[in-house]
Amino acid sequence: MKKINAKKGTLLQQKGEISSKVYLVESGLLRSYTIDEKGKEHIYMFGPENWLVADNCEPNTPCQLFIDVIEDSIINVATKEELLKEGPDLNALLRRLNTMQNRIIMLMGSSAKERYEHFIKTYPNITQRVPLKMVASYLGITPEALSRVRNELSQKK
Amino acid sequence: MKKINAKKGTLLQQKGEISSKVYLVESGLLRSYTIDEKGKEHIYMFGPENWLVADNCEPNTPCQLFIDVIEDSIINVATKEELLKEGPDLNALLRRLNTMQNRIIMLMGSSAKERYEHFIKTYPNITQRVPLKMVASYLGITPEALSRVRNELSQKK
DNA sequence: GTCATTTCTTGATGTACATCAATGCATAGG
DNA sequence: CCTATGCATTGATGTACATCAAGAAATGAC
Repeated sequence: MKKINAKKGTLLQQKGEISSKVYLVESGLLRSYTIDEKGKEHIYMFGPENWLVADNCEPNTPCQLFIDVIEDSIINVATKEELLKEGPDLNALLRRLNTMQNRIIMLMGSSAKERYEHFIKTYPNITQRVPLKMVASYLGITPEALSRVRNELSQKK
Repeated sequence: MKKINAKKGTLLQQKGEISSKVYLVESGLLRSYTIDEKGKEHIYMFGPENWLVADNCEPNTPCQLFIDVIEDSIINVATKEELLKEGPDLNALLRRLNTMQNRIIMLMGSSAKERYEHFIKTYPNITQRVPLKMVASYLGITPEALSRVRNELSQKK
């Protein structure tokens, strides 16, 4: 477990690399994302304070995710092997499964507006810290669509 | 850990219940799913032989998923507490995270056709065992859309 | 075997969101 | 200070998929 200081813009991990690194964020903000065949970015996860960011790829297979630094951050870097040895935090694992389950249910059943409303409720502070286009990418819609959704919502009040 | 025999059609768990049960499928086929406010079903997961089916809800909070039996099945039922005590299978947990990661990436980036192609590659035998509308529900599209996709694909050959 | 129910398919129409393009605003760098 | 670059907004148009409706085929109940 090594503590590092990473500047905004640093790329920590590339799609296609073989890596079993995990990043435990002490302060700052990371993001993990893919780029599909059409060149479009899809943000898989934001990693704010106390969040653990990693690619859940199989051991010794190429990663699917890029991980980079959105705000200057202090990060603890470890490997999965290390974490497994010292007995991983089961509750954290279960919480993570829960988060992902929610995300899947959300992606399958909800409109752009519903997704955005859910997002600002769940991650109110992140909305302020990243450009709107990243929120859109996380929600699986375009920045234009998100802009219009926000318009609609603010009119309503 | 209790072994039970469940008939096709049995509802094992309801949305809204408090339950920490997990179902380890020995033979047969389960499914977990939600029903959204518009009354639409969304299949979250199929549970064939050797698969573990459970709602990843927080302890003591209401479940989000229904779980029912698609084929007559033999199932081992346990609670999460039991499993945690006897030391859970970490590799299985990680594999599960990987599966869910793939699912999310898939839902965010792919067209109906791409999802279906990925599905038949990943779960070739399940395609034969469940009605098409359930596959559609798993993929997050309508049965009509899936029917048309299949048409297209078979024409191509 | 007959009837009822569910499943699948096909067509017509609707709609949410994507794409493309233009403009206005910031912010950062020299 | 001025210019370049990235970000957000707005409008016009396109498209993938949903919805609605009807008929055919398969499955199950008795």
